[in-house]
Amino acid sequence: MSQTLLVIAGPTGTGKSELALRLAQTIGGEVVNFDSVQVYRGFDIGSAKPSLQQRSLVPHHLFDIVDADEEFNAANYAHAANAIIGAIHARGHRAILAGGTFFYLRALLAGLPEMPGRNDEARTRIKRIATRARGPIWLHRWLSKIDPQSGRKIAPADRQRVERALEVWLTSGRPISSWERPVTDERPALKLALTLDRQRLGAMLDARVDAMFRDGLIEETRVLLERYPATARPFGTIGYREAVAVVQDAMTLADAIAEAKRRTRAYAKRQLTWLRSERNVQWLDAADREQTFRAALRLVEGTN
RNA sequence: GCCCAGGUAGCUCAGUUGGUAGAGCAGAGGACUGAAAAUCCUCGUGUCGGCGGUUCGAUUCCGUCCCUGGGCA
Repeated sequence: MSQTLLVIAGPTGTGKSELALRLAQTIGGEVVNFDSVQVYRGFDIGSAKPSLQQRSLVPHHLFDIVDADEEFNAANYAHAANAIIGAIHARGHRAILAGGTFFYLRALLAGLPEMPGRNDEARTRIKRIATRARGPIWLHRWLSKIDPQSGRKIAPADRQRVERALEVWLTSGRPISSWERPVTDERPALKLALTLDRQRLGAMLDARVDAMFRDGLIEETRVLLERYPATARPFGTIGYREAVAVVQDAMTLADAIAEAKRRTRAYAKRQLTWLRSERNVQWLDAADREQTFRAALRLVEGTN
């Protein structure tokens, strides 16, 4: 049985979930999600999560595995995904990874360095400084001093990376740049990337955002806000951030839709940038679902 | 018809006490070491509404015309 992972990638809205499902049905596979929002319970409409009905057709994994107020990150993802993939292979099935969070994919395929993980104590300490007037600049100077290489590489305004680098320093006493990526090669995978020309992609994404609001994104968000604090991470993602603003009366519906469209387009662009630098990617045009499926199937059968 | 306020980058606007102009957004490219749908980096010549006038020099001052809002008739 083939242990080569099958990866369905591509920018948002190109039909990854659907293709993964069809492939799984025809080759006896199981779908494994690598989308950072679809892992959250209840965040369905705004994350374009496959429906329960679709997920009942073939085993789907790593959907609905965390609550909005729980901590979950790339390392957690990689651990969970490795376990699931092991089980799928043990069953003699093919694992089909589908999603758009390429950082999670990388954590899974190439692994993360063995450095310390998240540390709330260090974060609180750093945050306290960050909120001061010249705090962020001060933090970047600090980083440059203890780790010149990272100081050069990380922009002062990139607070998330500056703070994480300092967190690693505080908890390990070693600069983050001294932790090297595992030298082991990336896990073998057949990576298929769906793509559309920009014009079509843009139009598709706009239509999809309209549909999400039409299908009840605001209502879904209102219910979720009764259960989780508005500061919970997934409320900051595309669509949900805008829906929260509408629920809180801080934004009009029309502005929210326009903003969600804007951020969706920017997101798709970032995904394409990431994919271009990814190794061994087979690009497939996603304009015609039937043709895309057949082309994908041919490639998949070629690797068995 | 009269009175105001405007007409500057694809969009929203800032600005030049007269020396041909700059932000945000959009768009393009890029980064990505436990927040990643996040966070961040790079890229800005456009008859400064038209035509005249004053001036060494006008997008900036003056005149006039056109257009868009709002008000009065």
